[in-house]
Amino acid sequence: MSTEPVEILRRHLGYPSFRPGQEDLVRAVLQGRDALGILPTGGGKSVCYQVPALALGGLTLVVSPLISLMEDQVARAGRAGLRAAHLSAGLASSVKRSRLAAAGSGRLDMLFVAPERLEMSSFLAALRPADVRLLAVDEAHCISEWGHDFRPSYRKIGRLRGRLRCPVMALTATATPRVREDVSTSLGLRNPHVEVRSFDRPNLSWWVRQGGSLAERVRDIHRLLRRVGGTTIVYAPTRRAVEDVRDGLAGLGIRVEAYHAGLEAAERTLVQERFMGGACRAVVATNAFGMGIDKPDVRLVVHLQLPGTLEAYYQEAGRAGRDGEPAMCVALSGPGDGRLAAGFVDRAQPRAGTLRRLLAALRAGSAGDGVVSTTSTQLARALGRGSTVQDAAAALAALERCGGVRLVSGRPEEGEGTDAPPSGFLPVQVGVRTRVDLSVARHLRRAAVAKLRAVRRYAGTRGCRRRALLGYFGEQAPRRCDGCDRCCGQPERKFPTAQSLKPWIGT
DNA sequence: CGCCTTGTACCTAGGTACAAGGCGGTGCCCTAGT
Repeated sequence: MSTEPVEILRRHLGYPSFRPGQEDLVRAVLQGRDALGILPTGGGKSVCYQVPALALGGLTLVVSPLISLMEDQVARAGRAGLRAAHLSAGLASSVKRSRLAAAGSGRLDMLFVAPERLEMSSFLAALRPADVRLLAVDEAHCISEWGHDFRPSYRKIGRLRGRLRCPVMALTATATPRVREDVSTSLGLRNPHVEVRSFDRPNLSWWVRQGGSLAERVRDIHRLLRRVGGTTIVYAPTRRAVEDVRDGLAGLGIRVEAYHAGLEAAERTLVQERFMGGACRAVVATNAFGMGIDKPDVRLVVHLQLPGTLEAYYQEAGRAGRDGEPAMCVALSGPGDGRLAAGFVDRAQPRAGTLRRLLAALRAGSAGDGVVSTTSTQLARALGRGSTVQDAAAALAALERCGGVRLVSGRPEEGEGTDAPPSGFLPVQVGVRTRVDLSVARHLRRAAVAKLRAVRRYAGTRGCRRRALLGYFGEQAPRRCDGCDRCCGQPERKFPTAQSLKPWIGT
């Protein structure tokens, strides 16, 4: 078999040629180099590891954030003639065992796993006999976005480097220069080949409108839905807001589906299937309606308010117009922008003062060996008035990131959401260092606050919206475009009319 | 950060008024004992 990448691409994947950036990324890992690819939506990221998987032989290990994504990728790889499988918690243990055995004995070309699995010693042991020739990290922005708090396993993927001795390829669609740097450092990439393609989506038109009360915003959305045909996604910040908007639109005579992580799995699947199949006009959703939602003909994405980061906004709004046809992204803006995110920043990235208080309390309670036995309730009390066990757990995690403490046993409750309210009594044993450098925590907090400010800047910009967005991702753009409310000279309260929408919604 | 629920005080026995503080958004992981 020819190992010429383009031959593999044609013969196995059925594409006539590579898209921009793909071939250089593939060649880099074939030469044993690390690679970092920032390819826009629809830029064909899976090709970037499918071709090496075919060319390199052995096993390609792919880290993916969601089981649904793994399943999609396994199906795609299968169509390309690759022997691919995924491992996840829901599988029967016999299935897991046999897939691991297949991976270990060369009967599998690709194995998809969540980053959490890489921390399981049983998994690593089972993987030892495997001939891993490529480690691919899909949706690598998760390392920055989730790794610092929500899914810490993301920041431990880099540890696999030493064990595997194979090139690492990281891929994502959205990353600012800072996030690229963070991903690269966290994974321990060595002199990687970096491929950054343009972020611009010329077929998307960007609007920010001044939003009023919830009822007014629902009326605005209603108006937009009536003016713009095709499928719509409405993003709302909370589950409650999702249902309020759904009910509000129903009251105005438009039936739409609601989607958030508080719904039963079966319900979520149903809504997603109806959406994908074109059976519903619009879905109102939280950010749970996210990665893996890839419907080509979404014509409109509306935000009830701007989310906490422009990365999130660009990703969510970017689900419009994947078919390349004109589509609109409208954000209703106001004082509520990013408020939810601001609250989470305060908890997940505490102030240095808070961390010092916690550290002092831990030191006071520590025995000679520097180990403290405590509970999250006690820690919350030590943080002072108004602090919850969730705050305490988050602050402890932040200290852990600074290397100031080490969890010896137990893990404070982090609030499992609806089904299991935290008891706060789970005992934890914490090893406390004598000298602690809080600069990591300071840095993370500053970065998070800067992201919030960037959202406000975007909302208030007097210049071209497209330029502002692209600039945020480190890309130059002309001063003006033909596809945003600023460049079209639309006053803030005026909504896109049928006339102004014409070039964007076609006929 | 700020909404919304809960708790306490109030002056009169069930409303109102206000203060405190919990909570909000994403998903992996198969424990241990039914």
